[in-house]
Amino acid sequence: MTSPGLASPAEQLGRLVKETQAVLHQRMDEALRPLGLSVAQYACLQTLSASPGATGSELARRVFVTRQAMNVMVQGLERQGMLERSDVPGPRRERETVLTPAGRTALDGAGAAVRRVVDTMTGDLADEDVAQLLALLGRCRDALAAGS
Amino acid sequence: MTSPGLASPAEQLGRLVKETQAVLHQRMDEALRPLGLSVAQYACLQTLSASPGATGSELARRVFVTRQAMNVMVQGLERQGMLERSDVPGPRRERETVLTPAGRTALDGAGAAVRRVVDTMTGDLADEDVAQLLALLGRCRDALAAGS
DNA sequence: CTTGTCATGTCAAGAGTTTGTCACTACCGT
DNA sequence: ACGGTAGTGACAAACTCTTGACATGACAAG
Repeated sequence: MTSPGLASPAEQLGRLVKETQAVLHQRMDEALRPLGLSVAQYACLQTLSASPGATGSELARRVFVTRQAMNVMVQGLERQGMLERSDVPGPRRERETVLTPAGRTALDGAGAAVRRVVDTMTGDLADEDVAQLLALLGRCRDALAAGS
Repeated sequence: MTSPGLASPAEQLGRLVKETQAVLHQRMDEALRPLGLSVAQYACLQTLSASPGATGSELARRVFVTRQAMNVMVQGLERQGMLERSDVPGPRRERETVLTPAGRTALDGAGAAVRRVVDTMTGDLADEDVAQLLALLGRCRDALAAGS
């Protein structure tokens, strides 16, 4: 330790990112559980809505889980009628996945619940503050992701 | 969906927080794995360094895991000689936990590796930008945590 | 004193995820 | 053409964490 008694701003930021994500995940879980959805399932449906026809591996990358975990999650959502996978695999053995109307309905309801959570998160901030927060944190994420 | 075609800034921020934390966790894991430490173990040692004598439940709350999970983690770190727990429980059956010199050494090495990661995260930002990011994100965390 | 509540530590069972592996198919360089 | 590489889906085993439950001891209210 160079021990300035306190951690460096960068270290504080690392811890703060983790804390914020943890509390956000917890609040989202509380909001989504009554709807019968886990946070991971919501992330899957949300990503699928933004990128219709995505493959399982593509979904896995965007949700930050392994493709194996995404596979079982997709199977579960398929059993619940939330999404459908093309029965005939594509060129690379991939199966295009799309939301069903039921999945769209569930996502809409979940999206409203999630919006209430993220709005409380940014409730104390002005619009310009949120914009700057997005810009700054985005640069941090990009800097970390740049190191391949 | 009110469907502006794009998600609201608050929703973008939620996703960005998750993405940043995920990439940061991944980079920290890559940096810590060669040292024989997991990210959770590092967080445990780091928290214990900041709060010597903390109990298992207290550590669990700060690291955002259940006290059961923290218990097995502490047992593992105790087996590795990283920390010690008072043999005689306190008033509420709690066992005070402290770092051993070996744990302090391991934490110092891990801290250096983590510092390299968080420095790349904030590398593109000016000091004042980091300070503002800390302030804004801190307000978001507090707003979420306020809802008990 | 007794009762209820709370907090801690621990054990057991369950769910979810990762790691490791295999099979299949397209792409690319030789 | 051919063999290597890479990407995808799927399966099994191992690991980690959570959920649930129990016993212990302290504290406040009755």
